[in-house]
Amino acid sequence: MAKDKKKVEQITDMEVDFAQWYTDVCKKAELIDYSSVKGMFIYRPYGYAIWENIQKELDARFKELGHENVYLPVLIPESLLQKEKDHVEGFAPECAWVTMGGGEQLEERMCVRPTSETLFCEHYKNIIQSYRDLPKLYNQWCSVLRWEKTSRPFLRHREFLWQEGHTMHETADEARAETMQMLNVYADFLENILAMPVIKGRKTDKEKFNGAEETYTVECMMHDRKALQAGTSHYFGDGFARAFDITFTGRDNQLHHPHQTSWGVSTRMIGGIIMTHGDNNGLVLPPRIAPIQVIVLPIAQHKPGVVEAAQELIDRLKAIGVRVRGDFSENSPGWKFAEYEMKGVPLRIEIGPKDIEQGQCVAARRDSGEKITIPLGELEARVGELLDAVHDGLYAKAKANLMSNIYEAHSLEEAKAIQEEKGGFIKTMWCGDLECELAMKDKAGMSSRCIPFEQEHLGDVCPICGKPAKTMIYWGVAY
RNA sequence: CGGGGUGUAGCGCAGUUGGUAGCGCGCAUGGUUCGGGACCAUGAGGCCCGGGGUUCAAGUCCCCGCACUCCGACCA
Repeated sequence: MAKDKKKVEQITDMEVDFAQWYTDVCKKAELIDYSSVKGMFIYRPYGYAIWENIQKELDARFKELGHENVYLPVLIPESLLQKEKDHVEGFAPECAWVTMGGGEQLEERMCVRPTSETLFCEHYKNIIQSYRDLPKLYNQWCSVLRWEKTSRPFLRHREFLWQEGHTMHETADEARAETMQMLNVYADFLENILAMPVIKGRKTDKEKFNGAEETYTVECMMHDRKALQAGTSHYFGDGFARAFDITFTGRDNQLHHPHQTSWGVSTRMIGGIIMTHGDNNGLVLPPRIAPIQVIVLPIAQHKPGVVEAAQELIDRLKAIGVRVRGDFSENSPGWKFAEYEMKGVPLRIEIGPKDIEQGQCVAARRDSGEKITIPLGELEARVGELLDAVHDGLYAKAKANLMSNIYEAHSLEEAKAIQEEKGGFIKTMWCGDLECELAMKDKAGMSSRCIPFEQEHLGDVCPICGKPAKTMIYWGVAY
């Protein structure tokens, strides 16, 4: 049966086993391989290329806003990590320690960085003296290490790649503005480049970053209706600055503590892309970060003129900056169709003897499967349009998945029932107490995702304890 | 850290009452093919996860490890 033949057999259907589907896609699309160390993965060229494109896009946005890249050490002395109490409490359980060097025991053990706030603070203490030295807008691209108990490709590594922005500001207002600005950069990037719609909001005290005053988040919804935090932005106030004794002389000739932010996204985003856009034929990549945007496949390539015609398409698309590749291997066309679908290439262009006769080629969209005949003269314009159309199509589909899986509940029991039946985000009112948050986790298996910026009034009382409600909050099962 | 599952060729797996290993895919070479994972022929490829037992004999039975994986717990 044609429908069955179309399936990529190596990939488990997501309806059958979502976790297995996810792992299959990671492996069969050649994004990643397992290494001999648990939780540490090999990024294969195709997977790493996605990260490089993410980096390129984000890095340009960061720099446009005045941020500069730096690189700090991978090791943190224990005494330095200890300086901020909440911070060390949060990270100590998942630190890996270096205790030996050159065959000798170190006098002080050192932590492989799980995040770099402490190192940035140590450095900022040295270089900030005056308000004229502010703001400091630094960013670092690096890997960090957290000794997670369980791991999954992209979603939870012991070592993962990320960027961490760390900024210092003269005033609290300026730091708060930076926190929000960077959250918006992430939201804009996710929606316009990765075609992933987001819910923006604030984390509860329980869920916020260790040592932060406020943590903001962009939350996405995956195909299995679980939540993925795709990026965070923190406002630190002057807590770290006080702990690390960072001061500057202000315009009033008095000593002040600067106000700080940090913000980050990681390779976890790639997991988000897979689980937002992927389907049972494999990966589906948003065109704006796809390492290969267009794959050109010759049909009956031994026939005269086919290879040349295909090569001409490649050259013309390359000339307008499209990331295009051809596959002239001896594999059958059917094999190639399946292969590039599995790898999520947004647009396929076929050209064979029949097309050449008629002065056309055939494009196939990865998101919808739709086939479009393109007159050769209109190639450049039509490919550009189609790539945008794939982006829009992916975004619309993801947005529909998000919006149709947000439910309203007015009691813990109702929230639990909805979670069990449907999943997704469940919005309720909330009194703001930790006890109610813990009860939701304990009884309904959900954590708070965020207090969304776009608030609605669903009632006057907290559905968990019955006390007056302060805010509307989203709950969900998260990765 | 608790519970389940799996470790045999690069990948996916089979291997009966114990008798020294096989299939499919992939790979290599040659040929025929080419609009949805083509076909024929020939060939290469093995520390059966590791360590102990039992036995004339262990991929297979018994202990003890280790790794991966899924579900929890934990966790930006």
